[in-house]
Amino acid sequence: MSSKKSRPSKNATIIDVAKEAGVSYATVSRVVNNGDYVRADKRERVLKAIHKLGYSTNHQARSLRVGRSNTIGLLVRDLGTSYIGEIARGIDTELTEGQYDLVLYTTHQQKMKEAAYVTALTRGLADGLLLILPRNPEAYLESLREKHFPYVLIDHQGIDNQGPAIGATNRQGALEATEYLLRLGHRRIGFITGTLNLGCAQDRLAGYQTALTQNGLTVDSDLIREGDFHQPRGYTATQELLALPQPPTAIFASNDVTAFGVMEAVRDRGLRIPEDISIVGFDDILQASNVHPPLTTVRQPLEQMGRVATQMLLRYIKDPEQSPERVELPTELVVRASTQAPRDRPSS
Amino acid sequence: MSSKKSRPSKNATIIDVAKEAGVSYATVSRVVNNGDYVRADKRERVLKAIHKLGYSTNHQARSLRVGRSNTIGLLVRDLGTSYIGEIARGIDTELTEGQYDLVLYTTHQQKMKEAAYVTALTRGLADGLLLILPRNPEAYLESLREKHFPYVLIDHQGIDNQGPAIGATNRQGALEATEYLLRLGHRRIGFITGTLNLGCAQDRLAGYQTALTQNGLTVDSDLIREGDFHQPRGYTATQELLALPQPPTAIFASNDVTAFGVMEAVRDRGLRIPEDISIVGFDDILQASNVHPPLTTVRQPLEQMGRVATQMLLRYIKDPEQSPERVELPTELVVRASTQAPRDRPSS
DNA sequence: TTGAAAGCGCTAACAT
DNA sequence: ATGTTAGCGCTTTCAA
Repeated sequence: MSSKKSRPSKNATIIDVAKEAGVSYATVSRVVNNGDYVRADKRERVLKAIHKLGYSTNHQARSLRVGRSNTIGLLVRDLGTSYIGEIARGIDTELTEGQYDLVLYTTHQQKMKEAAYVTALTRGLADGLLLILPRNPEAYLESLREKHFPYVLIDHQGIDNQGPAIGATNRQGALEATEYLLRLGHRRIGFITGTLNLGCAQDRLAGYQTALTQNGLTVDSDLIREGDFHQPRGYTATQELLALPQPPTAIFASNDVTAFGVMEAVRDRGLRIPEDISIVGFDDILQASNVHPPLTTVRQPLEQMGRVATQMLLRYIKDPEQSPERVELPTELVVRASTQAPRDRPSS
Repeated sequence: MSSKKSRPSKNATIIDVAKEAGVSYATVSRVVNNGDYVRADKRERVLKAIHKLGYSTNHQARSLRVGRSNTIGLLVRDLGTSYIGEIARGIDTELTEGQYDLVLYTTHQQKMKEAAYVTALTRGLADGLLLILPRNPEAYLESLREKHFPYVLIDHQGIDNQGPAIGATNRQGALEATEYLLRLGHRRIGFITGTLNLGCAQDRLAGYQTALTQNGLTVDSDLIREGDFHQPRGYTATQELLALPQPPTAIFASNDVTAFGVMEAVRDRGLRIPEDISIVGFDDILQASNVHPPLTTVRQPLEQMGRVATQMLLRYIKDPEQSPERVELPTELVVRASTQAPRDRPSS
């Protein structure tokens, strides 16, 4: 069974295959690639040799030679929640048929690395770039544009007003969710923002504020807390809100993960959801329907965003001069069990 | 501002830099790399030229030349839960200091692609490979070993008994959790397995069974349902269990995600957790403490597994002949609020 | 239909 | 301290 001990096996190259098959190595290349203009019997021999030697293409060499890598790069912060996962699934689906491989780079703690990755990727490692909520895009976006390197920003409105981008109707989504709470009878609605240097976070805040003012309410800045899209801050921000002289009867968090922190804090305070306080999230990640009570939230079509972004990117790769599109996919309010009318319902 | 329209900018190469700086391109290479043996003024000129031209190394070419890529590959199924995220964080942390970049490949739907990725990665794309719960490792594990290509399997006992691997004490963990339920007074404990061709799933099942028999109970196969580590199956398996003539008073799921499905089904049946039925999971992913009630579970040290796997891998890369280690990190029972003594407590 | 050969961008051994 | 050069594995003209 395992008697093939022979060589410590340097990887077989196209040359080894050529020797084994008794042809020139250009012929091997032809077989490996399009297979044009190779006589059947030679092809046969080559294929046999390939199999015997366990040959497979060295992608580096090929990329170096042809100037393309057939790879698209996906740059993300981290993999903490299913948020990325759902977008990635969309990308992957869209790429399944095609010739492109997906490679994912995480930045995690290392902010500096992001720019380095991007440069590396543009220099042969990838043919196109998908960026989800990058950390410091200023560092390289300009250069991507200058180089006409194909890229698409995902869920990233506001940072870059020129490049191709896909997002969702954050403002509208937040507005609708807030109006829904208002219709239920809530008048004091707490709001926890996302990372405010992100356009999507700003838009959600704007939607919240607009809904209030359009309904004749004043925006009470005490009810607005700056968050960071992470659960712990959802927790502490909620503690702050609940400690107010006039605490809110509903809390709207700028993403689901933050909302989970809100739920935790509300419970730890001995309050019930939604009887004592209503909670709304944003994103509709998988867990949103699995927490208890299931979370009312604004659905972002994450998977679809991934798909559309990929389609756009593939177009740009084909034609880098194509002018940049900016797409906004519609959000949708998903009402679940974390919201209801407030107890002490004021005159509705 | 954007007047630099000049060239449609082919990427500058080391040669362009050399010309610009008026030195040979070997000198540029020296500057870019270790910087040895270059006179200060020349280095200065080179650096200036590099900056001016926006030069940066072409990794492909370098890798091709030196035979290393300074990249380690991480192969995963998908990014659905934070399970991968936590492991990845550990890997990333461990890699932060070092010279290695992390590249992640997802298999998602495409089982066939997995083997292809692995071959590609071993042929220059990566210097080492981390595999988390691969789909069909049989297809390539043998060849990895033959080639002495450095790799480490993560959370993957039983599939490969020869290669380096890191996992957790699945059997022991499941045993302890089951005994905990027994101590609470549960006698009919349902068990939902993981994907049974995975060693870790088998081990957890074995732990459950051992706990029962060691405590003088017989294993009732009606109470054991085959699962797949996914939430929907947790839901349906629970429906089956609850429909039994003598339904269980506790359900032990082989991972947290499955347990979430269990919770859902239990609730939809109108039962309360833990008053009517106790639930235990496995993994302790982030969400486990965020669902309601917080899930009692067996903690796997995921992040640490990532870290240790990386340390091992780096050692193998340094010395590929080093004999394979197989590490088992300890699990730990985390008691939260999803478990309590059964109502109709039998003679304890 | 096939082979010979150039060259992608880079590093490193060798020469100076 | 610096330059010259071979060659990593491959694709793709160009000739035959």
